[in-house]
Order: sequence, then C-alpha cells, then structure tokens
Amino acid sequence: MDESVRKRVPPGFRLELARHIQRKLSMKVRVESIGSVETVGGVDVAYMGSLAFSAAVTLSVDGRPLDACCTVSKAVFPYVPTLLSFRELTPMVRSFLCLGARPDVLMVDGQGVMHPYRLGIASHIGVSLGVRTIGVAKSRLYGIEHGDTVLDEHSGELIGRTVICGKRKLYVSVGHRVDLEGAVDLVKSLCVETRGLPAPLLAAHDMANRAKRSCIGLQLDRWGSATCVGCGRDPPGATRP
DNA sequence: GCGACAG
DNA sequence: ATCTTGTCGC
Repeated sequence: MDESVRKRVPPGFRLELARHIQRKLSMKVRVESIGSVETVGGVDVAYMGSLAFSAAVTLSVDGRPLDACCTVSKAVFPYVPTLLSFRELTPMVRSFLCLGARPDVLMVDGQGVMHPYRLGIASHIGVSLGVRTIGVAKSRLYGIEHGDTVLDEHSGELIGRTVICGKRKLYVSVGHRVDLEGAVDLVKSLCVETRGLPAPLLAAHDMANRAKRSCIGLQLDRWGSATCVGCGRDPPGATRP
C-alpha cells in the first residue's frame, strides 16, 4: 500500500520508521470529555513556494480574538497523503508555542484519528504537546461515510463525523484528549457559515495568508526559520538581529 | 495494474 | 495547498 507513497518521499526517507512512529504515537491518543471550554485555538499553514507561513490564534468561545502569532519556516518535506504532519507539524508547533497561553482546546486544519495509521496531524500535535486537539478537515483521506458518520474501512469502528458548515462539509475527528461528540458540538457552535470553517481555523487561515502577502525581506536564520515582524514574541530558541 | 489521496 | 482566467455580487 506504500509503494506509491515511497515514490513521492525524499530519497533516503525511512518510510517504515515513519509508519512505526505513527503507530506508536497513535497508541498515546486519549479520548476524554473536553470539559469546560473558555478559549479555543486554531492553527493553519499557507505556502509560498517552499516557505511555510504558519499562524496560531486563540479566541474566546464567543468568538472574541484573544491572541495570535505567526512564524515562517522553510518547508523541508513535500506534501504526501498520510504524511502531512512530516511537512506541517514543525511550522504549526512553532507558531503555537508563540502564543502567550495555551488555549483549552486546539482546532487543527487536517485529520485527527481519521487516518490510516490513526495519527493525522491533529493527533500528532496533540500527543506531542499534550494538548487537547480536534481534527477539522475539508475533505476525506480515509474511512467510509455512512450518513454523517465515518467508519474505519477495515474495523468498522467510528472514527469521525461530518459536519455541514454553510456550503461545505467538514470532516471532524478526535485529535487528542477530546471526545467526538464534544468536538462536533464545538465545531458546530463556532461555524462561520459564510466561510465554511469554524472561527478559530478561519482566523488562522486568514492570518497565515496575510503573513504570506507581507513577507518581503524576511531574514531566515540558520534553520531556515524566522518570526514574522510584529508578532511581539519569539518562538523558543529564536534570535532576532 | 488502476484509482484514491488531509494540505 | 497553489496556479489562473473569468464571473458574480456587494
């Protein structure tokens, strides 16, 4: 099943190790009640060639903007279905760690456990940082739709739900430390129908694109990373001229 | 072998 | 995701 994936991955990339890591980390995914939520975060990435502009935002449950930060990094891995986190995890984590405080739950643009190895980027980030995450994807990568539910193609297990947000159908799944029902309710309650996305992801998406449009003259450090002008905070380990 | 295939 | 021309609506 990975023959086609193999051809799209960089030479020397250890695909078997990547799969092993995905399976191992997926065992750490926890499903639990979200509990009381006051702040909701969102992360998304926009690209300009191989430059990745990542934005992280925090909103109150009533939609009020509380915090935001964006970073730019050099993309070091191509887009390969089932391996998205190897491309976007680092950019997303860098911008997320820039936030002044961790939101109660984080919405990620991509799958959670609705993934062939049970570790979409939302789960990968959640397990890596111990943060509550919800996977919100605009299309399906894996699973079979049955009404508004998505079942595992092999085990028949419930792995996600579809949510209509305006004109768009979203694929919601558990990322980490949340339950599917709570995740679906939160996505529905924050849905911006005119844009087809929940407010936190919409804000992150727009901010990432604004950052991309104003990237002239950015100075990247030795790791191919830099903090966007005006962010006000640096990611851990960052240095500024 | 031929499609499917998060962003 | 990004590219890209044309179209619709405020």
